[in-house]
Amino acid sequence: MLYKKFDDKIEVYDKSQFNPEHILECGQVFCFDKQEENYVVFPEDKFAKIVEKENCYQILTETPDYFENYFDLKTDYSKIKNSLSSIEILKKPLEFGYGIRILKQNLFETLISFIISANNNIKRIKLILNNLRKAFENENKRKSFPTRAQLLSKDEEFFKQAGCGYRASYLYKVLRQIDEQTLENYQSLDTKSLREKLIELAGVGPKVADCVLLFGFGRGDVFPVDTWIKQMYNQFYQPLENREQIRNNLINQFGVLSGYAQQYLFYYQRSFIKK
DNA sequence: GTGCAGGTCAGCT
DNA sequence: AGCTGACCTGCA
Repeated sequence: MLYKKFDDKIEVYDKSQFNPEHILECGQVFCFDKQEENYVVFPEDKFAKIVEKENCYQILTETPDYFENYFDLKTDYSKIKNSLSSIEILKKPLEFGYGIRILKQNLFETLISFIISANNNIKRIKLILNNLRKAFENENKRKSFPTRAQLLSKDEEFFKQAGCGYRASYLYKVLRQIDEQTLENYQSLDTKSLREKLIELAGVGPKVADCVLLFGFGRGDVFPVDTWIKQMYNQFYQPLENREQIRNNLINQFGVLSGYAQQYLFYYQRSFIKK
C-alpha cells in the first residue's frame, strides 16, 4: 500500500484500503474517540490523530513506527479483498467496509478489553476501560492502558468500582494466571493449541479467545461468533444454534481469511441496527 | 419499568 | 460432551 513515513506523521495515500471510520468502528478496538471530524486512537501508551486531506489520510503522531505496525500498513488489502470478493455473501460487506484493516494490538490490552466486552455494550466497555486508565493517570504518561503489574496491585473491589460488574472476578483471577511475557511466548503455538490455552483463562470463552487470536495474535484462521455473526449466519445459511458449529462451518468456507471475512460481515451486519 | 449488549461459568444430565 | 439459567450495569 502506498504511504510515506515522516518524523511526526504518516501519510496514507490509498484511501481505498485505509478508512479510519471503517478500521475503528468495525468492533476490533475500544481505545479510540471521534472528535468532530477526526478520529483519535490511544493504544498502550501511544497516541495518534487521524486527519483527512484531499489526497491522503494523515496519521499525526510522535511514534510513526509504532502506528505503521499498528495499522499493518505493509499489508496489501487489495489482494485480501480480491480473493474474498468472489464469495456472494461478502460482496456488499466488502463494498460497505472497503477501508477496514485488522489492527495489530497489544496482547495484554486485547485480552483485558475483550474479557470486559463479554455480554456488554460498546459504550459501557469504553467507559470501563477509561475508568481503568483514569485510575493510573498520575503514574502513567497521558492516560495509558495500565500494565499487568499495576492492575495486579488492585483487589476485586477496584474492578467493581470501575464498573466491571461480575467481570471483576474474572479480571482479578486472570491477572494472577498470566503475564505479558507468557502471552508473547504463546506466539510460537499453533492456533488450535493457543486457543485452548486462552480458554483456560478466567473470563475467556470461545468468542473472547477468537478475538484475542485475531486482534492480538494476528491469526486469520479464526472466526469470532457473537450475537451479530450468529444473526447474520441464521439469515443466510441453514440456521444453527450452536456457536462452535457456526464457527466451524464459517472457517471451513473462509479458511485462513476467516478473520478478515468476519470483520467485513460484522461491520456490515451491525450497520443496519446502529442508529 | 423492561430489555439488551461482540458471553462465560457452574451445575446439571 | 452438550445444554440451561444466572449474571453486573448503563442506557434506550
